[in-house]
Amino acid sequence: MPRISATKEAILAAALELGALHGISGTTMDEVSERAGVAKGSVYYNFSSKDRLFEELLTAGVSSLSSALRNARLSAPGFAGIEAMVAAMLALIAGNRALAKLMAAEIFRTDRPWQVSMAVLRREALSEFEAGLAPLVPAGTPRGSLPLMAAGIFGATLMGGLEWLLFSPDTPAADVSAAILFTYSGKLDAGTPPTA
Amino acid sequence: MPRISATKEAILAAALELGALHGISGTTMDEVSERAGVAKGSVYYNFSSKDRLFEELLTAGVSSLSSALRNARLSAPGFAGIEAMVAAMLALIAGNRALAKLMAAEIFRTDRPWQVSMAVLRREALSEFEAGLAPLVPAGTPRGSLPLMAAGIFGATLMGGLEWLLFSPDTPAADVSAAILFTYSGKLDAGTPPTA
DNA sequence: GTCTATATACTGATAGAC
DNA sequence: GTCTATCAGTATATAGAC
Repeated sequence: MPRISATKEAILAAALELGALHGISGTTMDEVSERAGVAKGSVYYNFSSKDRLFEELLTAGVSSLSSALRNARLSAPGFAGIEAMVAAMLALIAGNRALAKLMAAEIFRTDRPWQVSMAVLRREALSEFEAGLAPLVPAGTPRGSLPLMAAGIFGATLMGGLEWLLFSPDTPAADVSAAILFTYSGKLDAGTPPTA
Repeated sequence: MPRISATKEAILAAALELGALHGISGTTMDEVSERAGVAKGSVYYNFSSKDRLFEELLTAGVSSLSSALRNARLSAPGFAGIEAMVAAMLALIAGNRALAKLMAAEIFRTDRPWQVSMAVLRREALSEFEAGLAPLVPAGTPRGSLPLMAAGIFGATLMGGLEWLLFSPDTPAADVSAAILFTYSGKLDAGTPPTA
């Protein structure tokens, strides 16, 4: 027996798809109810407001991202852990591209009703990258650099993953992962071009 | 004498600030007119619709990003060109954080009235990174990898830049640039941790 | 070219039958 | 727990004076 009702699940699924398509503000509760196949009254019976509905969606998404990143990080030591995190995040994006698009559009909003909970979860996800990076940077690295590097790798994976799904969905997942990770190999900065 | 009127400029500035704050759908034309200090009728005299107003804003933004990236790329050969592009993009983000936030939220929307023009400009910006990367990757690199790497570096710079401005604005720009670029040095993947 | 005033449609949310 | 019907507020956009 599911922890949440079938109705609630249908509403969440509809809100997710529409939110990814039109943005949250651009999605109406009428559309959500229609797509979910229920009456609008039922939507408001299950979720007290539009804000609550999308907050539940977003926090659940970032939360599952965090735990996936954590599992990946703990699955391998050193840089292999970073590789695993990138691969895991790409898999998550591929497995739920609507959620990925929604999160990409919402992650930098600073005046939403759910701003605080999102910021906490965002930092939680980035912290996983920071934890993976911490043992890999030299001792003299400035204090504030780690969050920026973490954000960079997170952003690269997110943007690369969305580029993948939207513009070259036929590329194998492993190739995408390899392309992103290649940039971290140091081979781009080999002084003169490698053909020379 | 400015190419566009002072009124038009005030409207664009107001729309930019409010759009970055509440999102485009969340921004009303009443708010725009109030913040611009003009009547709503004047807004519609200068811009035929809300969509047109924000389209003008976004296309101008991505366009200036493209040319900044291009100039940076041509300013230095090899990997130094990539470094210059990252620095230039960070400077642009710092110089117009509202536009950066707006673009971050809109860049992956696929069903907007301005979808086509945005997609064209987006690809134009990414092409600059691709052009910079092309001489740096090995001969055997798969065809589709370059756009993914370009998207990765673009995403890293965007996400790192936004992280910077929102959560550690006191960090010097050079440090931010250095942090992002360090991840591409290959020093993260030095086998065992550098302290071993 | 800018204003005020208004038309028209839509939105989030609620009330109450079943 | 789900429905229909509806309210009250607000949005884009327009008309027409100045």
